[in-house]
Amino acid sequence: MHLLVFQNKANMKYPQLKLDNQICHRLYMASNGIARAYRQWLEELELTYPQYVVMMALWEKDNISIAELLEKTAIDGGAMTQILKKMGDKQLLSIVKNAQDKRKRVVKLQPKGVELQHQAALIPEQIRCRFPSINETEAHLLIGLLDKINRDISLKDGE
Amino acid sequence: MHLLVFQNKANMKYPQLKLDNQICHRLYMASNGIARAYRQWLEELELTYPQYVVMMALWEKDNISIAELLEKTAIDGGAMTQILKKMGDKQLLSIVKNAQDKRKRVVKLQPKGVELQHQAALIPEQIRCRFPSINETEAHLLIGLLDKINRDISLKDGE
DNA sequence: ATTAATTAGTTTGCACACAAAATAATAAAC
DNA sequence: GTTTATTATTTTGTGTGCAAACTAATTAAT
Repeated sequence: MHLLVFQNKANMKYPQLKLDNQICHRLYMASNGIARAYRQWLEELELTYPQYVVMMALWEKDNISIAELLEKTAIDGGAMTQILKKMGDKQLLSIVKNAQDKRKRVVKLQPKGVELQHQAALIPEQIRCRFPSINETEAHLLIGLLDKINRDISLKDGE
Repeated sequence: MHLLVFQNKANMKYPQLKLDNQICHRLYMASNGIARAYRQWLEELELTYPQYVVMMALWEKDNISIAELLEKTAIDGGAMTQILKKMGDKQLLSIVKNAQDKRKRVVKLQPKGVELQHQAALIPEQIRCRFPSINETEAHLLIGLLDKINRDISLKDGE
């Protein structure tokens, strides 16, 4: 009798539906949680997390088309339009029409956007120290696993 | 000269700002990507991913307070109110006032919600096979790392 | 060359995540 | 016992993710 109760708990009808067995739910919590951690630092720069991702992409490579920005950041196209508009309003960047192909628009950092990099450079270590349980080896391990996840998930869908 | 150009590329001004060095951006892509993968299966059940998480929590333990549901699912409180309202409208669950403490409300599965579990039970393996690159050992490894991340991130903030 | 198909980007409508403020009920302090 | 603080939940306003529909410009097909 006691055993049955025990078994029931560990061995529910559909163990694959237990929250404790879900990788996706863990990713969901981690993604939201880390974005929340960034928020306190990013609000000093008046950036949201996706806006910060756009800035990182541009600091790496300026003067790129919106399509290239979408690919590097994995931000939704519909959202990107509004994000770029807001960042343009803040003078962080400008959006220039391509003369050759008038469908294309090229995103260009403005001085304010370039300067912001110095402040932003202090953020990663602030975030890093929120993860005392993860050593460098584990961090690289995690990166490798997430790259596999992201490669797999972008097939079928994109290939 | 060539070496300098080379170095510049690998060794940019602030390497900590390179997208390729960001764990958070990988989590962001993975979380969005997997939720997108669930979507095609969940739309047959007329559930969104967060609603599915609520259902998993309730299938595991029914008749719990909203507070307990919030803790188990890590869904935002404000969003939960609307999510539960919609799921209540669909007859998946009902929200009952607690007579002892009128602030509390208890969530209770309805027959429709109980039955949905059979269909939902087929989803996890459909999702699992989207990740051929990840073997069982790696899946457990990933779970362990994400648990560390989630434990760390919920300190300072919650503790 | 005109039609048809494709590509680049925007718009729309819905669902969430979030912080902050509001509401209401209970518990604590005095 | 009334004020005060705390707890449980909801509401509000902004930003984003998403699918689908849309617009405009380019390219392909005939």
